[in-house]
Amino acid sequence: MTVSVVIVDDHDVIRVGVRESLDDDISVIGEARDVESAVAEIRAKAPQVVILDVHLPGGTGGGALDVLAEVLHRPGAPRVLALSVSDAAEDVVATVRAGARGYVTKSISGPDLSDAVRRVATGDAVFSPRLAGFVLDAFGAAGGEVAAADEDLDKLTEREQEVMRLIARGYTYREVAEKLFISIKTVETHVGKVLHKLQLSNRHELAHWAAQRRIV
Amino acid sequence: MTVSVVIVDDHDVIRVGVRESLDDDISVIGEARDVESAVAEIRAKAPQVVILDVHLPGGTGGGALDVLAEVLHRPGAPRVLALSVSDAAEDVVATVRAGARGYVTKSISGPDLSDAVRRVATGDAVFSPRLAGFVLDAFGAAGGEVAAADEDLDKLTEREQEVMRLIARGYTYREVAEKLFISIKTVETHVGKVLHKLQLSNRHELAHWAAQRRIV
DNA sequence: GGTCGAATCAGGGGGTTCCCTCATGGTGGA
DNA sequence: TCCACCATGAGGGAACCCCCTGATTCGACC
Repeated sequence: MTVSVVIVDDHDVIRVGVRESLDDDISVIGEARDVESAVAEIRAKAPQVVILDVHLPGGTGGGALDVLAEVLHRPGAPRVLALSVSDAAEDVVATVRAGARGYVTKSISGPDLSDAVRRVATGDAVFSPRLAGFVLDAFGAAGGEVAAADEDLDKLTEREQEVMRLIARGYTYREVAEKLFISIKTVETHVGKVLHKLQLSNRHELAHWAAQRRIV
Repeated sequence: MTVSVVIVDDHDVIRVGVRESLDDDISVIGEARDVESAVAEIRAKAPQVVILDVHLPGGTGGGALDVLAEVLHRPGAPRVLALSVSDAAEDVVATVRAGARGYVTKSISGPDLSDAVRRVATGDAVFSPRLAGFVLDAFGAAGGEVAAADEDLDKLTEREQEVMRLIARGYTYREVAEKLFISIKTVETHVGKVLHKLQLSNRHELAHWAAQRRIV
């Protein structure tokens, strides 16, 4: 049985590499290099599997996550295999949360990639060995740090996130206040709430927290 | 005129992508996926150009730099075109310092990559537009931020470096003082000297400075 | 229509950070 | 020997950070 796929990656070189690496029983019926054309291409071609670059630029939610949001929540949705240079826990968990059925890094070999596509097409979940741990941690009983990453961020209101980002970049309260056209006291209030919600004790820990999650 | 190249990248997919993206007048005469086989392959095949992944794992100097060190300093050395997902200034400058004649990111198109290979083969230096600035900064008259990295660190005495590391990690003056068994005032003095010597204005910039140089 | 959360702002207090000057003792080179 | 540099430390001040209480406005929700 031939599996139909659409490849989404902004790098020409990598799209070519993936296309040429796939076995003959996998048919590439479309390609896209940005969020908009990916969504259009996937809807038009209705592939069984989408091979999706996690670090796709553009969109409002980080690229790949936008594509997943647009494409998955409708009947006949394809299975999505995420492809990434990164094996950072945050990326993996965020992508899987968004609905990806597999996550492999670009260090995968051609035959293994073809195998992963076939297995995702039949409904399996496919993860590189060292990534499986992250996923299990994130969805396991204990939850773990990684799983809490997105939920922690969700606890913050939009304004709090905005302030948090600036503080994490090292701006003083005064500078944040000037940037956002609010008073210093308001900035203090927001920062206080952020620190409390994230259970951090000062702005340095906040900067570290944000850096780990690639928020800054 | 046909240009001979060796492709060095630990990712199968990317090697395939590069190979398939290159024009017919560029002949891939060898490939390698780690430092040792890259050095051996380049010496054996003597290509005109080596396409080298900057983030090659293994070796003692960061992978790609080891390959450059081994290969360049002998007669008949090939021209090296660095290929990277990263456009971070540190990576670019370190690679160029080590002798690469070009640096392009993986977002390059197939035709542009072929063109870059041909130009490097003829002796040109090839840099993506936004990378050229880094290189010029680093080698220009003023020296530039990047080039000054190690020299800046050398300006600090051992004690100052010790204090600087702890401050960059977010310890308060009090905590640093307790850790080093000195008074807070001494810590203040050291920090003040560090900030002055590095021409930084506060501990946040110091943390950022240290993080960029992977000191912390 | 009352309640609740989000966003805004104020006052005040205690600790921290950064800068300035100044001082002492040790070490190592000219 | 003397000077330069380093490590140590003190005093004081201005600004900044963090926390506390308390307040108003506005929109959403039941």
